[in-house]
Amino acid sequence: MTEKTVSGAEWSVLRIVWTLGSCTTREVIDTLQNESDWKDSTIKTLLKRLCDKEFLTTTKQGRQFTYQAVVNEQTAMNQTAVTMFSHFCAMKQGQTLIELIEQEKLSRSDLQKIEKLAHVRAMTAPEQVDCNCLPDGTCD
Amino acid sequence: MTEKTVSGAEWSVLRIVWTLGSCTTREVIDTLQNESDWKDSTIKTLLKRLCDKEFLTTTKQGRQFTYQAVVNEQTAMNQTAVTMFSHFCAMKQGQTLIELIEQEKLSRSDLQKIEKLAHVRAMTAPEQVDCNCLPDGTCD
DNA sequence: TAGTATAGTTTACATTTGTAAACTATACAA
DNA sequence: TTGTATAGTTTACAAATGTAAACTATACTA
Repeated sequence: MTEKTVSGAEWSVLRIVWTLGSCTTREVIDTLQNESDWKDSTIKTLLKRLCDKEFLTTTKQGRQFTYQAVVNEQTAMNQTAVTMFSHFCAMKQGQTLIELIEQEKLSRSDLQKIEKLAHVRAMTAPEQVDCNCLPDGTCD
Repeated sequence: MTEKTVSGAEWSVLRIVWTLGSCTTREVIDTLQNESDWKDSTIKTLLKRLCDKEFLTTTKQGRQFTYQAVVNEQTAMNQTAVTMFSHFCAMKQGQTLIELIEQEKLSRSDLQKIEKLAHVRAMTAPEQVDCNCLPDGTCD
């Protein structure tokens, strides 16, 4: 039951499928070649691997495939992000979030949600979060 | 000038070095074996690779190495996070941040900083952020 | 119907990563 | 001085990843 992961190149392909919705190999290739110089074969390989890993399913019409994403894009993004954070020192995660909020382009409504959420969570938040980098102890 | 990357296993080793500060191979091995079942050789290999990639430098005393991290932990975390976000649909990044703020254990003071920052940024934020998944267009 | 342009499949191959055994050199103990 | 426990180096090897050529099957054209 090894958790399948999406590689970097595969992620690019998935984004196209998520965005186009149900689409053919040809559509994926044409769209991707607009922003990369991957050969047709390369993209076909990536699509195949995503099917093998069950991130995509297909429907056939004649000899052609139509792909559908199995996972929802937002869900995949969130999971990827949470997983990445799980490899970070707990004590320093807040600062990384701050950096992201500073760096990323965000809509007013998302920022307002964030503001509200942070406000609410702050009311029951611990004074500090300990470093979990060592079995025992604290860093810094 | 290919950007060197830190693999998952290497990240675990780096965390130890960041936390212990200047430390010997033996200290890294003992610490890591407390939480994993990697063999000595495995850890030595990872340390070597991190030196090759110049994420660590060494000082020698006698035949022994002492390692120092070249990059700052917080900086590395932030960069990793920003890079990851750059592979995400711009329109949906806000929601991922919200998810992280919901999921992660955060200190009151970090949450307060986030609240304040979001408030300030909201004042000049765009009404919406467009999807950048396709060369041209919008998803959803 | 024969030919050709495609869609999909197979094979390929270098690099990175996870994982570690085997080997070499040396500091220190007896 | 010699042996032994370690520190470090070399070699190994499978799986994952990036990248793609070569091949096969088939739908449609002429």
